[in-house]
Amino acid sequence: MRNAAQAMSQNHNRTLQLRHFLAYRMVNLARLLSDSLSQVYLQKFQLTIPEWRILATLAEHHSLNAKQIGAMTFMDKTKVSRAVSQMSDTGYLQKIRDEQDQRTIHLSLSQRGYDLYYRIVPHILDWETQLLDNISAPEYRDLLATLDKLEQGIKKMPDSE
Amino acid sequence: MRNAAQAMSQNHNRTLQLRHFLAYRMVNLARLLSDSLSQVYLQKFQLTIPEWRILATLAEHHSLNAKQIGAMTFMDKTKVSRAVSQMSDTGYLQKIRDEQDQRTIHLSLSQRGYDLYYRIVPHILDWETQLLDNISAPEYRDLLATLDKLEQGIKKMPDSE
DNA sequence: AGCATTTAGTTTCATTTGTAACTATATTAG
DNA sequence: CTAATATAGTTACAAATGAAACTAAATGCT
Repeated sequence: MRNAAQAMSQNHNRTLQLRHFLAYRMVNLARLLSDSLSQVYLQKFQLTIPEWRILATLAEHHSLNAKQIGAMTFMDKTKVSRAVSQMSDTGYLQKIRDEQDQRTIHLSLSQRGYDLYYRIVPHILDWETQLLDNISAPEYRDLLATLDKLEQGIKKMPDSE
Repeated sequence: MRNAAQAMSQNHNRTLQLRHFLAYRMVNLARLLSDSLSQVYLQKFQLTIPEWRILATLAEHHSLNAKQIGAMTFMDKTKVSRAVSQMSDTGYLQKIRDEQDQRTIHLSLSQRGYDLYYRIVPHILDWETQLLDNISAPEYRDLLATLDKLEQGIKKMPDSE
């Protein structure tokens, strides 16, 4: 038995059981995580999930344009555009047009944006602490490693057949 | 170092790094999985994701009402209602009103529904085989176990503070 | 029995989302 | 140099979604 795929086809004998189907499990869990996190902490800061993603991404990378943010956060460019526009109105970020290329706009957090970020982060970390309390340190390490492999793998899969 | 949470707070020293943040990673990966699976196989069978979930759930459980399906698939009752209605129109399922309780409707797949299901399943399993080819059998086993623990854990977390 | 409450499921309405069209700027090829 | 093409970002439109109101049936309470 070489890999998980072979284990699967033996175990399941080519039948599908939804509750053991990895994609189904991951999607459901991701939804629970996302809902829990956003409902508990983000709602009270009046931030949507796309806005939070942009806030956190800009806090880590200082300055990015909309396209880069989209690529890093797996968000559609219209979603990024709308969230950026909202955050600009609220004063959480600044736009600076590139001198060389007038099409691109460099985005960075304002002081107000950084302040918000640093107010939210402790709540996020507390939430994660609670979550990770359910698994051991090696389990956590292995989990991230496995997620990495799956992410690499899926990106290599054909889009159609 | 007792658990993953303690490991985390040591490693990260109370700063957040999105690319090592579990919820973020899970949500992104789940999206990749969901998109890949639905784009590759479900689109060609003219099924939406909610419809596929209902199809698979009914195939496994024979007969359920809308509320049960919603609970099992983590879908909103309006989403279930609309997908069921669509599938009924397309002839993939039958509705039988309960004799004792006229409010509830027992849903089950028609022959056409089962036929569709059994045509789709091999594609889904092939897709999963490809995916799982990236990890070993023990890795797969551990992953499912860890997902279980996280799922149990998140359900015990407070909704607000 | 009769009225209030709960429950299964549907529909309405407002919000979110993605696709496609669009604007404006930059690059490439002839 | 100019015309065609590509790219960053926005906007318009249509589809998907969820919250809340609603319908109809069942249950609980007095």
